[in-house]
Amino acid sequence: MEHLWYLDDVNVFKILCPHKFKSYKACHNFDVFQPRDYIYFEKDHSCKMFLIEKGKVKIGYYTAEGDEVVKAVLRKGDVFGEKAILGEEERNEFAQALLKDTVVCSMKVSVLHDLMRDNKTFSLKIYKLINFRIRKLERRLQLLLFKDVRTRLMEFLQELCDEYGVCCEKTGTVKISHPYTQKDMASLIGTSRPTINTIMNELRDENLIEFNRNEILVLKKTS
Amino acid sequence: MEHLWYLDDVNVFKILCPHKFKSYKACHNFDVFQPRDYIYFEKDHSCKMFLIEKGKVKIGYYTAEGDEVVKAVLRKGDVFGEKAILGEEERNEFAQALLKDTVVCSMKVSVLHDLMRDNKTFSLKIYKLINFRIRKLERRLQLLLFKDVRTRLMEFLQELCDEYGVCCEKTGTVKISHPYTQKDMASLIGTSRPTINTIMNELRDENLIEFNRNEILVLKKTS
DNA sequence: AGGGTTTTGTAAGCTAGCTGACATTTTAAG
DNA sequence: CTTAAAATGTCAGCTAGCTTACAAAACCCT
Repeated sequence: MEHLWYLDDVNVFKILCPHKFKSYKACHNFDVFQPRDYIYFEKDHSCKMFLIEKGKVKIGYYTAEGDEVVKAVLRKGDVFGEKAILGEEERNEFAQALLKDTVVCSMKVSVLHDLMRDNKTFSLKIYKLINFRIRKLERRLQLLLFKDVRTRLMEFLQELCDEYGVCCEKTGTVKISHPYTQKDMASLIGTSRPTINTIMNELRDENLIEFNRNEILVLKKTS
Repeated sequence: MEHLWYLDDVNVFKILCPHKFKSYKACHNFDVFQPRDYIYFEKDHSCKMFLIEKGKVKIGYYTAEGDEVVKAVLRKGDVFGEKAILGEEERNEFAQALLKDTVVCSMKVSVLHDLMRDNKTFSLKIYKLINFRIRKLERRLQLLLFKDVRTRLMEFLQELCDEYGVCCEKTGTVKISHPYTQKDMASLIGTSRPTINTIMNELRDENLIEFNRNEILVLKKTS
């Protein structure tokens, strides 16, 4: 499957960086959250977009049965709540801080719309960001439609490599420090928790990966 | 599950209608296609958005194994290729005319960007259209993650009702004239063709629906 | 009008992956 | 340091839905 990650095209933080972009001051207000604080919740009015300065933020929602489903865990430089720009009325997900002193910068949609009108480059960045999200959704959908659990897990690990991976020159392995539990992974790729566990241990037995609670070491390129 | 269809918010055709919107003339060029003609193909450069004036257009892609997968079949008033606006470089799907003399209006991305900058109402409509597509994707994903095939099929029928349904006042039934084969439905909801067939016939036995090749009659509200 | 093609109907057999249950290990909280 | 809670590991049993295969029907096309 084609490579998905054009992060340079999508790094809104870079272009919003105050050193490079003066108008940024207009939306330069930061909020600090503590673990378990909700930054927004389902049904909240969608009036802002957020940028993470520090810490971690979990995006998710609750099923009718009350189970939490994780959509993503984001870090410094990541943007969330961007659907507000697209005229979304209310949130259909929550955003929750995970780490102590998680700092996010919030930007009002009205301000962003003005910025976008005045700055072609900026608006294109925003467009690309949204296109990126759509591609990610379409990709997940295709995996779910056509691939078995093992393949989906391996694709997911590949994504983790691209997002969180640190390549070790010496050994040629990639170390992933990620924030997901096996339960999270299970719901992200659409399977049950025991199945994830079994396959993870299979991959370990096959010397493809090594892992503990917080880290995965990818020993060989899987694709 | 919540109701998804805010078509009024999303009907770009209305706002692009020449009677209401003078600048529309700028992009008022129509093309006529015949069945099996491709309007665009995977890997084509994404430089236009399209609006269907007449006929039907199939959106789909091919798997690595060469099988065709239908993403949607669209009709008069529907928009496609809108990812071009979001800075997509090349198509990851094809668009193919299905009916004789299918007429589509094409609009260059550059023109659309200009229109969007000059006209706040228009740009919001475009944003809402894109938000709508994202919601649809997210919804499909959630169904695929958590619901069994029967539920997914019933949700799909509900969508067809909203999109293609004509309500008969006398009998209280809804008639759906749709363009999908059972094979198409199968790939849309992520199952096999025989399974769709079996469940469709079960629903018929339960007097919930009536159907033939081209039409589905929904006898009772299923949700 | 007839022969080929596509779509629909149906069934047997199999298996990937779910469910539920429990044990073990790790982390968090007082 | 202790205890509770969360995350991981493992397994037996089951079943939804897939695969394959074939037959019937409906729809071309010339």
